[in-house]
Amino acid sequence: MVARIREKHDGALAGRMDIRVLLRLLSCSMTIEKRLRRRFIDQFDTTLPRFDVLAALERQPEGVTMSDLSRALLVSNGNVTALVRQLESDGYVSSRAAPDDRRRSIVALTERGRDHFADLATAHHQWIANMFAGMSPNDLTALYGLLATLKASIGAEHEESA
Amino acid sequence: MVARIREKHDGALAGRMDIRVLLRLLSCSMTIEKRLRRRFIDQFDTTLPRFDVLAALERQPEGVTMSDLSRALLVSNGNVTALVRQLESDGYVSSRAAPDDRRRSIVALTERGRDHFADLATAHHQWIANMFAGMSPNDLTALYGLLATLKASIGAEHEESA
DNA sequence: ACCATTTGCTTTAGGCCTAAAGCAAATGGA
DNA sequence: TCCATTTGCTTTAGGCCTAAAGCAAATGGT
Repeated sequence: MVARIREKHDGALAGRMDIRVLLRLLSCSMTIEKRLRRRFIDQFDTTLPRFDVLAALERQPEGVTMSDLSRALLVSNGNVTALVRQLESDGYVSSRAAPDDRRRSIVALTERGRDHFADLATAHHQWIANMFAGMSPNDLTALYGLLATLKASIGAEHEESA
Repeated sequence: MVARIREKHDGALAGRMDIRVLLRLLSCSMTIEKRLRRRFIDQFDTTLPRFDVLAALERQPEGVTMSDLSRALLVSNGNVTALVRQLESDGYVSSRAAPDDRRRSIVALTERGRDHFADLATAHHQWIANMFAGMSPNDLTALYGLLATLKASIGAEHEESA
């Protein structure tokens, strides 16, 4: 009913453009994430969050603290604890107390973890490449730029509420 | 190490563009979702998934089946059961057996549910508008189009694996 | 009419996630 | 030195989500 009235007013642009963009954005993210999640389980018996932890560690061969990890992954501190424990018991990750501050844990990939991650990353890269195969380099660059604009816009909204 | 080598090869385009776009896409989605989630809890003591159910029902005044809902929301069937039960016990949603097929539940908003949703939707619209305030109409249109391209690309990848 | 199959939903086990409370180590002012 | 505060991490309670098993109603071939 409401939708029908709106159509008469804005024609093809029925519905608010910002919400339409948001719904499409979330739909793309969800679909990609679900697909990656399923393939990680089916083909490697692991999960996307575990992969994310390994990927974050691979970028920091020196090791990082739990807090660093939770900031990098945008997940809560308690959550990181559980993920690292799992990876540790699988032998993919090592965890030692920082020499200067015994509260801090320095987490790093083990040799075995690096090998494991290399396998996962190869498949992951291939899956992404396939999912983005329909986008030209120009499309990718343009999308990258617009997402930067959006990210800035979102950030600005956060600031102004202070 | 690997990253440093790659930089020498592709310069500013270091790293694969598809992955960079993906990371930025996921980052935007995550940030928006987290913020909406938090505001729904803080200001209305409800959750984003519950809002999503109400929104889906609002679009179908005649009511829909559980399976319709789970398809529309891209979540599993069992999950919808729990969400609808909650909303039902809050009096926002009614559920009756379909006259022609007693397995099927027809779920619809109650009067109270419509009122409640109207409040939520007003706030939701405002939040979205603020988060997208930094994007021009041209930006929105361009982003909308590129996301359509991406969605199609993702869909095509799914087909070819058959 | 019978019954195997399919379809719609619910239940269960288990993983991810958060907020908030709790614990231990570090810090810094009195 | 003492101790209140801060900081880093873990634990707990609880919500979302899925896959898979289970149950009941509908369907269709015989």
